[in-house]
Amino acid sequence: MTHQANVRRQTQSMSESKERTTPAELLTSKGLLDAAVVAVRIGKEIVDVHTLVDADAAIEPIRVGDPGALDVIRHSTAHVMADAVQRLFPGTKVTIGPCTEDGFYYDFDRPDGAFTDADLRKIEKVMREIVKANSPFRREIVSRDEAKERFAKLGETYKVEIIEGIPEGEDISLYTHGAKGKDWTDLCAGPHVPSTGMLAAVKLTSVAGAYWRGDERNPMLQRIYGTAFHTQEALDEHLRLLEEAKKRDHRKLGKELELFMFHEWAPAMPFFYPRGAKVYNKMVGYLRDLYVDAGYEEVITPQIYDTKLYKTSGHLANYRENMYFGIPSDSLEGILEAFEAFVSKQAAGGAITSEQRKALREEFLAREILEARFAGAKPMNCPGHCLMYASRRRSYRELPWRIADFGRLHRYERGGVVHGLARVRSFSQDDAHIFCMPEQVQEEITKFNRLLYAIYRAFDFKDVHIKLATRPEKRIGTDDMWDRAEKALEAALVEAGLAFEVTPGEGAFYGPKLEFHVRDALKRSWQLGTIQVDYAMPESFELEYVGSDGAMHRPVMLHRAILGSVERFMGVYIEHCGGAFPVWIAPEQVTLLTVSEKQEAYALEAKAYLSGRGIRVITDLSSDKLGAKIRNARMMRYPYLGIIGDREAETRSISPRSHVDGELGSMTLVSFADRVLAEAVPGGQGAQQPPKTE
RNA sequence: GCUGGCGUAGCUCAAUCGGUAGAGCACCGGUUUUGUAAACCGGAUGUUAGGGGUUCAAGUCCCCUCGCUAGCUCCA
Repeated sequence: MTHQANVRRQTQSMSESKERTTPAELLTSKGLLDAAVVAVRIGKEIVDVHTLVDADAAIEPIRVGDPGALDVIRHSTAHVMADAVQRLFPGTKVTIGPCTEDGFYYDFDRPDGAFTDADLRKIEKVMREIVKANSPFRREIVSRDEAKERFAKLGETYKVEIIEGIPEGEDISLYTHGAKGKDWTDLCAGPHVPSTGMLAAVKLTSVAGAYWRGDERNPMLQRIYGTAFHTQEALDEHLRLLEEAKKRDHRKLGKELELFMFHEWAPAMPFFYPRGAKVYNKMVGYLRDLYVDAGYEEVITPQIYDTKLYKTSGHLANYRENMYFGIPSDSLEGILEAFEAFVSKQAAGGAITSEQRKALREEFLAREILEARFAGAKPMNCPGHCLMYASRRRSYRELPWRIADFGRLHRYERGGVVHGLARVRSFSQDDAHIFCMPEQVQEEITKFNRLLYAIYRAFDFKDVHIKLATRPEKRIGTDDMWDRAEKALEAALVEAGLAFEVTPGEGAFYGPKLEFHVRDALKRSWQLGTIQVDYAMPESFELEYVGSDGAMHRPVMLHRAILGSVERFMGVYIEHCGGAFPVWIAPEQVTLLTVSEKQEAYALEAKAYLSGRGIRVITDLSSDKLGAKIRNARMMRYPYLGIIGDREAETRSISPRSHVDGELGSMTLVSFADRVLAEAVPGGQGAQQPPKTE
């Protein structure tokens, strides 16, 4: 989402001496101004036709349908919506209203609370009237004081706050549309379309709460989301895509295809049905195969640890809110007794208020229990792996030591953030930790990148976007460590010639990371893989190795995952392929459908043959008619259906129907099996095995 | 966690003003033996998420809890 601030942009840096005019006049003089011009481009900047610019500026008209035009249209639509809202709901204050990747929103402070869907329809109606009036957007530059005074008079306290935040020296521009007396003005950097009549296709989509300035300590505002396009057809197409996304929703497909379920007695913790478990295990199995050549060794580690572990690793200080703590049943009573003793000691016999008691409880939890008697379910594998590393003396000869772990992790996620398989409380990662010498870091990152791209290709994800997340405020380790770690990640990317974006402050508490985001078939972006350079945890666990010089050295630890959470990856992948898994990963590769019960014996024979060739095959021998069997099988999205009637039984053949290509005609069982097996490799038909990484 | 919305049969959804909880699919039994997206007949299916309240009467109105959901915040 591109949250474009609608204020605070300096219009143009230009010399005072030059003659100034508006793009509208410039275009008119060239005969280029027509009804389709929304704004103009000057260099990299987009300005509207009313903004004063240098008279000799090189301007390029942006017409309806050109790239960049939509943002202008949507932002203008947001103004019209805010106008409509204030007409319908007096007393509502405006805040900000930027455009987003596929629409716009505007946040309001409404004394009466949230808007309803019926309100949205009303607002749309008034918006259409404003559009119909086709009144021009007018721009004016005002002084800081005048702007403040005008908005203060209207009671628009948020706008006043925004003006106060605009740096000195920047223009403060206001935009007004509507007829005199019924006009509506907003503080805004623009640009805007010349006239409201250009806002042809508008739809308000949803309402939601949103905090002022995105801070949960601030008041909750009412946000209205909408979208706008230059034609009704484009809007309809957009709404169609949203419908398509709904159809592919992995939560819906998970239920329909019997892949997984949830139950309120284990909220946000998925149950995988046999079909889902097959897909899941195929994914993990594929990674295990690649690990052999990539030099990883799999380990199995405990689920629950003494809190001493998390104290050492820093999780207790930095990750406690996201952890589950269990109490061994033997300790239950003892803990309660200890708490009572603690309270009476602190209160020294006197009565205490419930406030004080609450504070004591917090202190008790933090100081006594967490360190001594609670057991924590692991939220990450890394601390356990450190214990394994430290279990004996290590030599530089065994580095890099790459240990993979598919162990289940538990993280307590706040109620509002869990979402299908994409955000759960119980999951596994394709997690591995690489313990290596500092001079091996860059090469390990490079190898990891190669492995990652090969795996994404196998799953048909082609569009990968890399982010380099740097040190957050809450962190462990020295600045020097962070400098080195951030540099190593960057160097590996530069060396590989991979483009990336830096996201400051987004790193993990123990190290900076690369995040790998992919786009799915519906153009949505998901974070999957990550690699993190960590100098801190080896320090905390005092990890060492004997170098070739005979002295002790500290290893570096790389945390890395390619699919990320296997659960989330499966959710993303389900939506990517629309539930129609390719042959290599489908729970069942072939379903044999008999035309009548007469072919049952041959169908079972064919099944045995295909099964013997290593194909996952099931049958539908029910008394349904063929049409019904096909319909059911299509809905289950099996890659291949094998029709078996009298003709096939007589010639010992099969009539396959591919999910992708439809009917294939009749062929022998042997050539059908050959075809299926040829396709049953990661990456699909004709795909090469991913290149080896070593 | 916060702000909205939602929760009725395994699934998708009805139920007018507060007045007997219903349909299709799936399921079960039977008939049918079928050639590329739904054969026919019959049957069973509910603590209307849970708890409390208002009322002669609650799926429907009110309160609480749980879950789901769109966002916000978070995402190590």
